[in-house]
Amino acid sequence: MRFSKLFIPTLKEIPADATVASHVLLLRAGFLRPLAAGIYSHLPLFRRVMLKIEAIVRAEMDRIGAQEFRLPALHPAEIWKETGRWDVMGETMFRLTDRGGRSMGLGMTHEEIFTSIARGELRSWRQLPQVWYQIQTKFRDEPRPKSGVLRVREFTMKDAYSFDLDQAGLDRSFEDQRRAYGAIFRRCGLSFVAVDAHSGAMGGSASTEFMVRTDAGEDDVAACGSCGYAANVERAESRGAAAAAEPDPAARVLKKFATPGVRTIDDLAAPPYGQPAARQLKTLVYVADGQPVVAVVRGDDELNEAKLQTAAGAQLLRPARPEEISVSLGAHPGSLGGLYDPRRAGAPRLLVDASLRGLSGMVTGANEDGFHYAGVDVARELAHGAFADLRRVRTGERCARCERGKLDLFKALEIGHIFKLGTRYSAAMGARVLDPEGREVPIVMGSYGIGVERIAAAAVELHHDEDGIVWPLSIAPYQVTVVALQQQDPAVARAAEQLYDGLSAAGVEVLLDDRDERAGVKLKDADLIGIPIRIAVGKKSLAEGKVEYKPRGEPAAERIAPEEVVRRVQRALAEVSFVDALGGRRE
RNA sequence: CGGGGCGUAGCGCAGCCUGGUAGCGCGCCUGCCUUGGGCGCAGGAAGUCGGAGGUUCAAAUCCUCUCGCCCCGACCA
Repeated sequence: MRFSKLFIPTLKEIPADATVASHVLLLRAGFLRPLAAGIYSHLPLFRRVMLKIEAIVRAEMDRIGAQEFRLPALHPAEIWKETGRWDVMGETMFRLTDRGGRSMGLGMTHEEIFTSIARGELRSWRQLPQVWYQIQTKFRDEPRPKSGVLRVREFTMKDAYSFDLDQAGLDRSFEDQRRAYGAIFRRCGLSFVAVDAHSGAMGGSASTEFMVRTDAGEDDVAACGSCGYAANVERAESRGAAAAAEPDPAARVLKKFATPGVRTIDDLAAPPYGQPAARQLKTLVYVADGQPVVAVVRGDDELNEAKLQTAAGAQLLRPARPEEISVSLGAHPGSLGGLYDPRRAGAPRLLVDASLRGLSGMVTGANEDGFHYAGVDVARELAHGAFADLRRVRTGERCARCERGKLDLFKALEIGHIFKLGTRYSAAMGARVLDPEGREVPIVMGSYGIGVERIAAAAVELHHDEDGIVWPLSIAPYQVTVVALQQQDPAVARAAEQLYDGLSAAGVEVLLDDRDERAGVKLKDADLIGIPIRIAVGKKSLAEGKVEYKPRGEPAAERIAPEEVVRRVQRALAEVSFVDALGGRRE
């Protein structure tokens, strides 16, 4: 294609409200334009990148026998009510009403829709397994769209669903997807980590997230440098910090004391109280599926809400409102504690962080405003509670899975997530088949998602420099750009045209910069847009019968004969095809 | 949802505090010049100052409301 005829609106200045690299560069280089908060138009260059990524996704899905569908984005409320997710999804789901007054929602994922097809058509174990997928626009009314294309309200997702007769079949389907995901991300030029993840509102048992390490990400990952254990901090486990030293026996005597005005852990740690945070019990009240739950962690630990949700077995979890806290515990935040009579009508369930097991001499609120207890023995006073892992791990803590490893925490961007759903959706929606013994059993399902725009954005986050984007060859909008440095010079223009024709004839995706612009402008744009291979044609090198070959990421150009260009380019492309054929592995 | 910031020409910004003819840079158009890293010179087009209401002789500027965008937070009791 000729640059002079394309719509590539590059920006010299940095857009004011872009903060992360991928956002800045995709706007500046003419790939994206915003329409509203978290809603972007894909310009021609971005469209090409998206199609490249989708092609890789399709190839790898097809390779494991998955079949492509195209399902509606507009869903009747009824089908979401069948699984209860019409309510669970809350405000995150875009909702509307049709002219007949029927409630509808815009699809944020497609478990219900695929399951409805499965229940209508799948009857026998002989039809299983089935693996179905689509690449569709998803809508999510995020509370806070941000970071350009990283967290948006309308985006493209590859979502796949597996339907198996039993758990063993699901295990195989899950493994197929795990391998396919690795191949997809490697082929897209992304280094990633697969981590244990929290299943959240999707439900189900095992789940693995595919994460790209970048500060632009919104998740925190804990990884062990020794054994390879990696988990989203939402569910990462550690051996924790060492338990606080055993206090003297006198401190085991329960004693109530006045703490007027004390509101926080810090207040109590400061004079005149001087109770170190590590000796305090932090008490938090939540509402889990409508029921109050009290969670207790050590004063210097943070509660991990995802872990609490899991421990409480809740679909929906939120912090309790102030008035709910007063009703549950009889006091206001600042004086809350786990010491209450569990037999009292309406007494909330108590969950205690497992790291507190056996500790005594602790300090906690007395559930009476302005009073705390000292000398709290967890085994004695919190006996009515259940222990569970509730605390957020911290960097440097010992790995829970191996002997000498330490956990490293870092920011990461989620680009894919695979779940073992089990029978949650099939049971709720009546998707059953007859097994070989003639019994009717619910289909065992898995669900597997990839964020397509996020792959593109992650590639930019990982591969850019101060001049612009450095696209991986596999997903670049064009593979090669031929830049005519002096378009007015007939010899230069002719040489550039010949290279363009030669490369095009060889099947290379090439962008010819034939604009009547100064060399500086063209070279700046070429760097900004990030085409992997640049062939510069100019008077100087042409005088020696040469043109300049320069991979985008390399510092220097190489002068080669024009006749060499096609061969050089093909050699670079062949390397990528070779790697692609191996599922992204360089072997 | 809580907090903060910002809406002035296509883009980036100044002007607002202290009311009085709407400005700068980039981009765009024309001409000359230049031609290997976002040239130079000259001329030009382009803005209901996000919207509504109010105060005032007079509002981009002050007041009220509203819409939009960005950032931080949304366990830390």
